[in-house]
Amino acid sequence: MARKQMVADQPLRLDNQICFAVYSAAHAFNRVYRPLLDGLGLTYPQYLVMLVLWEHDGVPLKDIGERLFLDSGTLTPLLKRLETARLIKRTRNTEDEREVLIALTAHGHALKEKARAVPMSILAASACSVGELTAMKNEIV
Amino acid sequence: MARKQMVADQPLRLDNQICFAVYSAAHAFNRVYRPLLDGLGLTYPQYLVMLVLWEHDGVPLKDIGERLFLDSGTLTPLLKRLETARLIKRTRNTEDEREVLIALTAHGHALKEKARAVPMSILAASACSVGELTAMKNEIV
DNA sequence: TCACATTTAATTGTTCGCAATTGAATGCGG
DNA sequence: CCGCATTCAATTGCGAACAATTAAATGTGA
Repeated sequence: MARKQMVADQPLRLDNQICFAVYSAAHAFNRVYRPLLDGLGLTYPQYLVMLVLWEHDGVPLKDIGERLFLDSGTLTPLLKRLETARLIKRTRNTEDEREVLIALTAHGHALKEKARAVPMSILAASACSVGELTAMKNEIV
Repeated sequence: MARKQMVADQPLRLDNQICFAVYSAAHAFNRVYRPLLDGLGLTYPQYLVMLVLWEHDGVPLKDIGERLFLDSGTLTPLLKRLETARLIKRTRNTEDEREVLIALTAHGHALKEKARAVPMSILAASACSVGELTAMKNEIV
C-alpha cells in the first residue's frame, strides 16, 4: 500500500477514534460495577435511576428521563422492574394525569445505606486516585 | 437534613460520578454517529467491526472480539446481519474448524471509501478541535 | 365551546451486551 | 491411542437503548 493511502486511512483507524475510547471506557465501568451492583440486586441503569431518586424523591418519569437522557421506551419497562422489586411505586399525578410520579418505597429508601459502599469500592477497583478520576471527569463533561 | 448527612451523600450524587460522565458521553457519541452511519446502513457496533476489518481483513471472530471487548454472544448475530447485508463472508478455518474467519466482500471493502467522510463529520458535529479531542482520548485510554 | 396541537407514557420491533450453557474441534498427558 | 481438559462459536434468556407509533390528557386559538 502506498504511503498516501496509509495517511488517508489514519482517520479510520480504531485507535485514533475518541468515540471508541469512550465506548470502551463505558463498557469497562460497566464490568466493574456489575459485581458490586449484583449485591444490591440492581443493574447499572437501575442504579442510576435510584441515584436520581435518592437525591430527589417523587419526581415525574419525564424528569428522570431528562436527567439520564433516557426516554419512556427505556424507562417504562425498567421502572416496572424496580416496582416489581418493591423499590419504587408508580402513581399517576392527580394534577396532570399524563404524568407518572416515581416514589421510593421504604425498602427503596433503605437501599441507599447499602449503596454508600459502592463509590468507594469503584475507586479501589479503578486503581486511580480521586484526583485523577476527578480530572478525567472534568475533561469529559 | 443535617450537614453530616449531606457530606455523606456526596459520593452518591450523580454529578460526582465519573462513570455517569463516561456513560453519558458514550450515549452522546452514539446520537451523533447514528444519523451519519444510517447513510452507510450500519449501526455503531457494526461500524466498529467494519473498522477492524478495514484495517485487517480475514481475521477470526475471536480476534474481533478481543479488539472490541465483545464475546460471541454479541458478535455471532451481529456478523450474521453484516453477512445478510453482503458486507462480509463467514467461513470456517480449514486449519482449525473451531474458528470462524471473517472476510470482507467486494461490497464491504468498497464501503470503506464512503466511510472516510464519517470521522470528519463527527469532528464538525462535536464542536471540538482535533487537539481537544486527542487530549480527551489520551486521558481516557 | 370545539377543533386541533402538544405533552406524556406505553407499546412494538430491532439491535446490543452479557451470563450461562451447549456442542464440536482440538490439544495433551499418560 | 484414549480419556479429559481446553478452546471456540452458537444458542438462550434477560435487560437495556432507541425509533416509531399509539392513546390519553391537557393546552390553545378561533
